[in-house]
Amino acid sequence: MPQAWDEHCRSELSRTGHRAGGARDEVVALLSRQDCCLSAQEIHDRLRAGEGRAVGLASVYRALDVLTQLKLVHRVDMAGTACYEPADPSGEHHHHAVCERCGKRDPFEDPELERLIDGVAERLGYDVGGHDVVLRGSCPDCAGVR
Amino acid sequence: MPQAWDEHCRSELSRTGHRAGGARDEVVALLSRQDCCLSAQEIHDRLRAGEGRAVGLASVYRALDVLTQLKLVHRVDMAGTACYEPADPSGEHHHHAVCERCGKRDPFEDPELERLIDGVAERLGYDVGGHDVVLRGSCPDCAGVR
DNA sequence: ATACGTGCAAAGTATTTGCAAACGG
DNA sequence: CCGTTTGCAAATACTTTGCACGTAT
Repeated sequence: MPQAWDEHCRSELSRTGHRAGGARDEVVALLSRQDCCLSAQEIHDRLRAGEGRAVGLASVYRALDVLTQLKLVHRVDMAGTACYEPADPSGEHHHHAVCERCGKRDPFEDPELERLIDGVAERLGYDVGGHDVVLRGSCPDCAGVR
Repeated sequence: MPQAWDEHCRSELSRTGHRAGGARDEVVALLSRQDCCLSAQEIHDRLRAGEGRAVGLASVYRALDVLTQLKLVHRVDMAGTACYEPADPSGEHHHHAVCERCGKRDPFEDPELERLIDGVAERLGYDVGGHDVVLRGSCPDCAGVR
């Protein structure tokens, strides 16, 4: 039920005293339909292209900022651009493989990986709020080509 | 023997037809003395501050670019800025925990983590050239404060 | 000599901020 | 009404590029 997220999102927003009905909602709506992460520019472009109402790029950034602070979306830094995706309230999450040739991004998950990372965090004495794992290389399609 | 890296670096550079004696060497020298990653700006500042000869910022970027392509240094993307560090020729490498409060970066390593990630890469069918793991949170010092 | 390397300044991206107008509660 | 949110444009941060000059080979 990926439908749950935008619900959760809106209720958290109103609970924390944010208003509804504007650019931010468009961003939430678009993200909730997404399976993997999008950059601010991509969000802006898609909204403008018809998947919702056109919204100023600055507002996209502002919305993402608020959502990130509330831990409703998760920010991933990749090669000069930040990408954002819904953060599952249950704590479930995935990581990314990025094709350096065609730019494709594929999500993956691995429970054991999560477990290990938690162990590392504890070992370091860090109070870890989140973590990212990024694999860089060639996707199956591009690996064949070269 | 962390001293080995800059040797390796210089020999690789000359082997691939690059000249010695300029800004790039200063960057290599500085990096070889480093235990964890530095941003281009940090490298530039430190060289200017006396840890070596002052070098143009653009040259730092160009040097890092060449070194990255030769896989002599490893680039890590964190919150809007790229950081670079020596890449151990043996393939050994570490990852990073970043304190979101004070900006401190701590390296860590975990062989089992590496093993797991290799497994994931294979499962995805990706030809993975590299990967990063970043833990975000509060370091032991900052975690106490707040 | 002759490429390659370097420094500086200008050009590019990615992201943030200032401000007046629009709007929800 | 009033404070939040928005859009635009200007500002900022980081990185890349163009060009004239220097220098290792």
